[in-house]
Amino acid sequence: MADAQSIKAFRFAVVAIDAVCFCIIDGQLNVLLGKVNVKPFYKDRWGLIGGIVLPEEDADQAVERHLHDKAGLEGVYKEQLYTFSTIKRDPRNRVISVAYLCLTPEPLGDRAGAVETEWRPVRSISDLAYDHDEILKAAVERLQSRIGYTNIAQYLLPKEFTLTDLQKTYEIILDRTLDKRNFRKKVSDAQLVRATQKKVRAGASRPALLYRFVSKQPAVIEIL
Amino acid sequence: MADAQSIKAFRFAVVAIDAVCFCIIDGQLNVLLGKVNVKPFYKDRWGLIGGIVLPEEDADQAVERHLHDKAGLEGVYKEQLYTFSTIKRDPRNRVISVAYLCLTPEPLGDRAGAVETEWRPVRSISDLAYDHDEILKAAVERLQSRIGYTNIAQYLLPKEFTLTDLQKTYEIILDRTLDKRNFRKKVSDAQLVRATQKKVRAGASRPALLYRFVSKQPAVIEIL
DNA sequence: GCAAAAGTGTTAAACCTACACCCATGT
DNA sequence: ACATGGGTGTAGGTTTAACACTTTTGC
Repeated sequence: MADAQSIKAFRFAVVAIDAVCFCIIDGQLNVLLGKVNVKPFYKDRWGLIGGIVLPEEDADQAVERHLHDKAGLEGVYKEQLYTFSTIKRDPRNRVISVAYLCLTPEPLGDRAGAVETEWRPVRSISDLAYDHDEILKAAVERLQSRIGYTNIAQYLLPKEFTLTDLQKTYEIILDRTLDKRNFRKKVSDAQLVRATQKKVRAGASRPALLYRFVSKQPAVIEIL
Repeated sequence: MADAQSIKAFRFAVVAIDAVCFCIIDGQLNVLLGKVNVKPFYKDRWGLIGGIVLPEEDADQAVERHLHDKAGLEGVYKEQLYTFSTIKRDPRNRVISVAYLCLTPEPLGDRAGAVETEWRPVRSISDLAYDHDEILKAAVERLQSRIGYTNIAQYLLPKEFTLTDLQKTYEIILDRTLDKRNFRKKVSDAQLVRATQKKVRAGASRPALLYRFVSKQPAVIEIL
């Protein structure tokens, strides 16, 4: 480590965060985007929600603040994804960005924030600003991987949900269909969820039992 | 993102890297440590090898440079582990550190560098400087996890090795014994390695075939 | 009574685990 | 000939994947 006197020379970079915030809307995996207007470089492009880390906060707190201020989102699940540090990733300044994978059950607050935001289906997205296509790809892969051995699907669902809802969540994220009986067996064996007493009627069909996740904390459990 | 004029106020942090560099020595998982002397805070403590990221390099390159300059190590395998950003993790300055998991087959160069370094068995280590105990713990867990579904064990072994060498590597990292026949079956099914024509004699016993990894690139393959 | 989604078991194949002996060499 | 580590197969249990019908409700 360098001397205190010379340390200023090493403060050449801005540290930022970028949040890849997912939500399932109308049976599709959506991601929250914000308008990017950076004069000579990006005109009216879309990009991830992100921003600078401040002296009085760590990266996790910066994610919460930016999601709140820019998109009106609060209390989302978040986990660190990867840190992107290539030199020219921001054409104006050296910006090192800690990317986060975020999940929310409801696309709330997308107009309460300070930035023009929009939820967009992941599979329709390309040409994001900066290196955000790459960050998004990494986030999708991470989500697909982690849903198989953790209980993070809960952060995409309401507190109570049917097993069909849960299965659809898995199918949307993994982009393939799953067998209903095998899925229920695995979920049951893993003790991922427990049934409530409540049932929900949806149109002209047999009511479904509502379930809740057993653990509210992120946990590692073999599921699929 | 902020205006170019105000950007300097956001350059309050130093971005650094910390390398958790593993090597198997005498049947034990060892990690490379360096002496830390930071006047009022750390007297003669051990810590991970690390240092500042410079304007003309990204984090990966910074890892290579610091391992080379401080410990004389070159060409090690590295993968990003996690970014540590808590405010007081360095008592002197705000330092945000991108931690890396590094692997090397040989404990070379530990005296060619600019810092006093030492390879130390992981299970004997505690009380490292900064938050390096936490970083080391995360690295061990990541290594244990990744060795089960990738081919990264190759970066801890010489180019040619016996299946017994390979199995010992797994056992040391996982800290448990494995069944010889089952291990060989899995390694063979996964097409992780291929036999050479060479055999190696080691004392008074049957010579063992030498193997090489099939792919030199990091790859995801189910193994254990 | 019919349309719509919920819920439930079985079977065959694949996989995993535990386990013991013969082989090739050096001394 | 014996000590040393190298190399190999099988059987039982477990897990996975594929598969179809009955139940409960609204209309």
